[in-house]
Amino acid sequence: MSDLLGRLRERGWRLTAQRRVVAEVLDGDHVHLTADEVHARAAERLPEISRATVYNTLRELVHRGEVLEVSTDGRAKRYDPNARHPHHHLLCARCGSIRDVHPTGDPLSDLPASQSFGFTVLEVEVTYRGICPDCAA
Amino acid sequence: MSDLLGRLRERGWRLTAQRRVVAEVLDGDHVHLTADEVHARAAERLPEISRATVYNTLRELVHRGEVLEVSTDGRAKRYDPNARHPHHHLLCARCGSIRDVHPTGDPLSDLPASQSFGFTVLEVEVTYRGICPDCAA
DNA sequence: CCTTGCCTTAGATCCTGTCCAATGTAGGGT
DNA sequence: ACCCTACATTGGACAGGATCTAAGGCAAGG
Repeated sequence: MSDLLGRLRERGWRLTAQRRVVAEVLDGDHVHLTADEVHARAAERLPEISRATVYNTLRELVHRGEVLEVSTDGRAKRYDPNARHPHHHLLCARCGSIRDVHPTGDPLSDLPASQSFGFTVLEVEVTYRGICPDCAA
Repeated sequence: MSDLLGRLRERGWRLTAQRRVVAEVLDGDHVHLTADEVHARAAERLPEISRATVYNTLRELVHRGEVLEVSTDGRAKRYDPNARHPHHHLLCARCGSIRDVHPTGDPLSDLPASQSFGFTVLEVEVTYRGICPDCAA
């Protein structure tokens, strides 16, 4: 994620104050924030920034493969700045918090061709679900 | 899923016309319907049935382990009547349709203890994403 | 420094899903 | 066979997340 801005500018991304702030927020603590959390942190530095812009920017970043969107069972989606290194997620079923994990094995090769049903398979996502230490207490 | 009603009655589930219809819809084609699709099909047989009841009933069935709830990236959740046999899902990134798949390998054992971060890990879900034949055409 | 086309904005709107208070009813008890 | 009562159902309001819209703003190439 570092030098995200440089990479984007090279690809003709128009650089605005709002986009810079959103990128900086994501580049900060590598936690998995919801869109509204990103908005809140961005608004600390740029109070006028609108929710719509944050949503737009996040959508852009996801499309460009710079950020990963993680759905958490009907809760707000979370955004993972660590899109450049493949990994999976461990999700707390109670509070929705997320950790990155790196399981062994390759689930993509675990899907026999006979099971593809004509789909063009693009990716696998492995989600471990459990209770985090905070919620267990 | 067959004889769902029998199993539920044994466990003291009050049997109403509405619940019977919802169970019948799920027991019909083994596709993965959204709550509103279940409601639409149920309403063909029992026109007065309300959305709230369908949601309530689905929630109950999920709690009792008779039906699996599958989140599809921010779209409406889908309900999988095939909860009794463990399996994973292949999801069309375009239209949201789902197929059941049975990959080889055991992803639960692929998570080293060092990666648990103190979580009590309860389950794994593997989601293959791709484009279904219909959407590819 | 001007122009143009992309960005941003606030607020309306949409979609899913839940909540509520009022009404209905399954099924055990008699 | 009938009555009770606890549990279900209803529809409409509501809430959260996300998208859309039309108007105005501004980056950056010329």
